[in-house]
Amino acid sequence: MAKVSFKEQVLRAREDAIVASVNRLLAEKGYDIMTVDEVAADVGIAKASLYKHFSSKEELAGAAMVRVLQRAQAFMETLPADAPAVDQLKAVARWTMQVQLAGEMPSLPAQNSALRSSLMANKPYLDRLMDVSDQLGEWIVAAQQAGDLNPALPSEVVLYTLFARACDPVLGLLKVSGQHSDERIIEMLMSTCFDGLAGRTPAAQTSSTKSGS
Amino acid sequence: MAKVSFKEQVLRAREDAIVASVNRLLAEKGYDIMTVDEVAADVGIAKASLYKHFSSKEELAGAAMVRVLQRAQAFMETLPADAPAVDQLKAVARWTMQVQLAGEMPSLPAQNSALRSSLMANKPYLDRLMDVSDQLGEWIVAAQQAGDLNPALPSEVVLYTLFARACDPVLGLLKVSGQHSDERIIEMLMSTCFDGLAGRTPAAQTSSTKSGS
DNA sequence: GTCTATAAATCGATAGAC
DNA sequence: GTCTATCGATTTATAGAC
Repeated sequence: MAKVSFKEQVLRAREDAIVASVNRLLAEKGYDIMTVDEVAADVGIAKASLYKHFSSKEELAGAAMVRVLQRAQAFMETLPADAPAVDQLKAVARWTMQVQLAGEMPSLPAQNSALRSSLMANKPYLDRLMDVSDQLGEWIVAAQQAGDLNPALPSEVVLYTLFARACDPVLGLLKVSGQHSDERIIEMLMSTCFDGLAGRTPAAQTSSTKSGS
Repeated sequence: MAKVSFKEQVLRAREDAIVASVNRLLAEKGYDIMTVDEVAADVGIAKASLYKHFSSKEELAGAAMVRVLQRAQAFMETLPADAPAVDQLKAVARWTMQVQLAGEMPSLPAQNSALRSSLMANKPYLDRLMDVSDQLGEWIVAAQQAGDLNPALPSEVVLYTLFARACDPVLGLLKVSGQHSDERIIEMLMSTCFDGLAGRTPAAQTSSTKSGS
């Protein structure tokens, strides 16, 4: 059994607080606008102290991404293993939208090459990304074989689309418009995601059940 | 009749060149990473000269957005006025994806508040955005009445979704993967956009028609 | 209007005392 | 490990000569 000293627990807790702040600021402002001074002020420590825990701004972003992937993994483990694959995918999609509406989905720019290469060298991040992608990939293939997802789409395309919906700007636009409840926003975007703008539900089979919530 | 001096024509041409450069750099790197020095170097003039034409970086971005909205308007005017509304919408969606794959779709961060307030004070931009939105809005309502778009979706939701697909990161991800031609990428994303990941085409169940095409 | 040169401000990262 | 203070680099924007 690993012994964990009290000091180490405190250190852990502080780093958790740092990563939680980074996560929130990334969701609120995005990577390029977020400053390290801001993070330090939000946590309530000096910037130099921050750099004792994380050696660069890019590492802070990586830690926040690892955190959200961990949360996704934890959520996926709560799903009943015997449910139809398409329901697992819908549950994950709904969860990512809830996280985003709660202001807790960190968003990184798609084009910052320095940040991207840093992430591509971040093994904890890559490992978890692979795990999540593999699990989703299995569900995608199974759902296609069951006829619940369009089998003409490469699974890669479905995977990328689900990731993209996790940070879809439409969510934020609809939220600030203030005309719909969070629940309605999510149901509408679930509809456009799985049934498209044309929106014919394949009425015969899954008239889709809302699967609780 | 407005007289246009030769000097004015040259000035116009230079400003066009500037905005074209900004447009390309915004598509390639995004607003935050793009620097004014880069723009000046790309155009081939000194930075101070650039500021004689546009008084800030934000104005440069606004001019690029006006340019792409003008291109969209020009494209929409080439569409046959008597075609079904859903076909007009699909044509516009396909066009935006082509522009993005060509590396000519400027992308602004969704969260840079300084930039956003600058755009909200940019009348030429707002005017053109309204014009494009109004035309799309008409088509959306018509397509919903014709039963070609899900009438349960507020037209606002459809409009936002179409705008979001114009800068969907999935396009770029699939392009760099290099596994599909540009045409196939666009057809797949058109499918996920209008028919969803489930992908049942409406043809089977509605008694009607596909309305030509 | 175009240039060179520089001001003014911001931000990531570090030094060094405690 | 935490702090204050500061460096060094980058970037937006402008001065002033031509």
